[in-house]
Amino acid sequence: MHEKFEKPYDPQETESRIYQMWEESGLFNPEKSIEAGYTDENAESYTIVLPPPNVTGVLHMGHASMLAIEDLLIRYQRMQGKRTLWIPGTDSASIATQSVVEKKVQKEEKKNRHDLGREVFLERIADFVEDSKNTIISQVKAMGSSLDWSRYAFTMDETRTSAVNEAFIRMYNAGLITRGHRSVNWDPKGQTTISDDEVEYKEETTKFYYLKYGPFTIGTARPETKFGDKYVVMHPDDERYKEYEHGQQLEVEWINGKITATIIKDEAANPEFGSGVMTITPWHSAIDFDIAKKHDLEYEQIIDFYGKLLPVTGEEFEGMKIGEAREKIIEKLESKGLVEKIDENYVHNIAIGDRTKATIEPQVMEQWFIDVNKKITLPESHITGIKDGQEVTLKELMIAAVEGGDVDIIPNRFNKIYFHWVNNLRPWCISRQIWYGHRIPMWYKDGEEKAQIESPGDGWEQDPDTLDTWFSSGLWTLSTLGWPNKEEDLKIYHPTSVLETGHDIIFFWVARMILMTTFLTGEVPFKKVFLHGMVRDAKGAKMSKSKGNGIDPLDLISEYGADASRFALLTGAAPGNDIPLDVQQVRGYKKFTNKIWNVARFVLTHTDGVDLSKRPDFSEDDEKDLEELNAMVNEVTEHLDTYRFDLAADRAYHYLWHTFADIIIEKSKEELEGDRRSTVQWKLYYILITVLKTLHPFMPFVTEEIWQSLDTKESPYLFVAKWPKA
RNA sequence: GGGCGAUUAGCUCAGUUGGUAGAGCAGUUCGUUUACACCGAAAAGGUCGGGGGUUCAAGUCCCUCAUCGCCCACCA
Repeated sequence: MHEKFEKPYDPQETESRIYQMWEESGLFNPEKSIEAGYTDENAESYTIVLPPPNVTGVLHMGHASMLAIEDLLIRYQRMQGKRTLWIPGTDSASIATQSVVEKKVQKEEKKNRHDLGREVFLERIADFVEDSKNTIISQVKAMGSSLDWSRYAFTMDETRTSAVNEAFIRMYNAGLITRGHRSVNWDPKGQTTISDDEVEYKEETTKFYYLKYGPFTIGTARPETKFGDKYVVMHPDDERYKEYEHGQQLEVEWINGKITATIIKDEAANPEFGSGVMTITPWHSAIDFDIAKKHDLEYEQIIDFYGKLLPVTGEEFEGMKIGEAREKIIEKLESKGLVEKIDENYVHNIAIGDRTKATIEPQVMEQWFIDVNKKITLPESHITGIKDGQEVTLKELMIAAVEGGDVDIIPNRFNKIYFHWVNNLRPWCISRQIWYGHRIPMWYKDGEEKAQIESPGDGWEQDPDTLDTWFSSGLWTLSTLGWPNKEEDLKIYHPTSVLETGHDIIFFWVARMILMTTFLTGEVPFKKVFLHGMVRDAKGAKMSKSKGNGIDPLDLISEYGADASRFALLTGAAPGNDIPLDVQQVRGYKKFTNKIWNVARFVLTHTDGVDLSKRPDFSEDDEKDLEELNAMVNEVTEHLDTYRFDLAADRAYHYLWHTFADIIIEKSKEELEGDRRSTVQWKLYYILITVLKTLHPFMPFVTEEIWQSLDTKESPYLFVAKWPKA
């Protein structure tokens, strides 16, 4: 008898040992698996790329849920005989990592990044990344993830960097990447631009001022920007102001004395709002900038990149911080009798940088953008509805990929959200003023510019900026497969089968991957997108570090085991729904792992020497038991094929406990004493094997550990065994 | 302001094409200590958020209201 079964199942003792065994087998690598004869060479491929966690981060519940789902899919498909590849990787998380290292250097060496210089600072970051990457990797392994580590990718490694450069240059040559002066989101704390999607909005109550501007009344919550307001805008059809003509000039008393204001008639002014008149600050407002562009108006910068007022505001205000200036300006305007009314409780949204939480200041800057509306020719298309050589825009490609069904988003309701986002997409600002990231492969000399990786020669200077981290992330399905070089891998594994990720990054990532990949290859990056929800605590609140309500997945694993933790996450994982996680549940599933353990113990102690190759004659009752088993396998299979992991898990759970253990095994106790002994032995053993296989993708460790104790088995490892056929 | 989701047993959730409700956990009672006390059995628990409609029949379809949550949107 196997002594280990005399004690309750101990995940602590088992899991790392089993994982090591798996890794040493090398069979997470599909080529090795083919070599060893577990996978058919011509088998259909099944690929998932792991959404790369932050290389310097630690595993959180969101990761745990993602890993549980993806490993479930991968193990299931591997057992189905597919040529299965799951690619691991980590993300450099440029801004986040840079600021962590910057703080560290500041604390330890009392220096900032400029003191060190770009090159030295980047070395510090590289060292830091190297030191900390093993933490996240070992935590990913602790979940039981059957990733092909031989293909480990890091967003900043050589292969990925060359993919980024290649993509940039191709897009530049196609005229999709252009440089221009536009209104961008400036993060004064991070000292960089950020894209529209990286801006969050927070409700804030502030004062709202009604100011006299010549004969008009204008409203503003930001008087500090009003120095530059030389244009007064009203709707062309507004009867109240029909005496004024477009372009008419009038002199008005303003903050620092008289200025000349120009009347602009534009539909952007809403007659229903306030007085129907507004002044504009093109440099510090994207909408105002659009109006200024449309009418070819002048604009100037009022606030600098640190949030202080520039000399143009006059000696009195120069150098003041926004908050202070606001008060002072209002005092001054009040003394001049130009303040009509102050609304104390004005609720509006302020823009916040999602990383730094700093208030975003729109600025006009020269940056690199991806033009999503420019027509380009797609030489070769595998996208439904787009022909080879057709002229399309990136927007059209992104719509076609989903509309034509080449990319299927689960759950379906996210299609609408996706289309809405794509249709309203503005040029994507991709340049960042931070050091850690992929440096833009653009070179300048005497007003000339060249897009290439190496310096074109003496006197050429490379663009100092780096690329938005989502630019490289957008290439992830391609770059992890070695694009543009490894043609063989790309042919076999691309497009990938499923992209499994949180619905919170559908725009950041999912959409960007579709954009990049369709342009660069004429293929979609993945056939299906499975969106999981946010992991929530027992009260339904979003888990986050700042709220302190997070459950550390590592604590869960060490207390209840990875199997139980995975199972709890999977039973709640209905597509798109948030995943509630209650520790009580995890405890319950730990009991379940022990139940499996004891079922195995019972079966193994009573079936010594059973020979599976000779199928005995069954009674009607036996046949019914096997039919029930088949029905369970069928249902689990179907649920897995339709991404209903919650139902699949539930079904398998219930079968093992309440059918196999409670009914079949209980019934067998008498039979094992009588003349039906060998028949029943065969049945028990067969059911055990089938159940182990069925449960393996959900609970890989305990099932594999039991498998290792079987005397008769079709393969040395359960994870490469064949999925049961009903 | 626009859009989307949720509302079912004390708690967390299932309920796929409409046929008068299910699971886990918690709780109650009893039993079992030779697979498993990380056990078994039984009972209990819901006018399926409110209201209206379609239908022989609605948790399931339609309308409406309410509450909660999420996403998008720079009315200055």
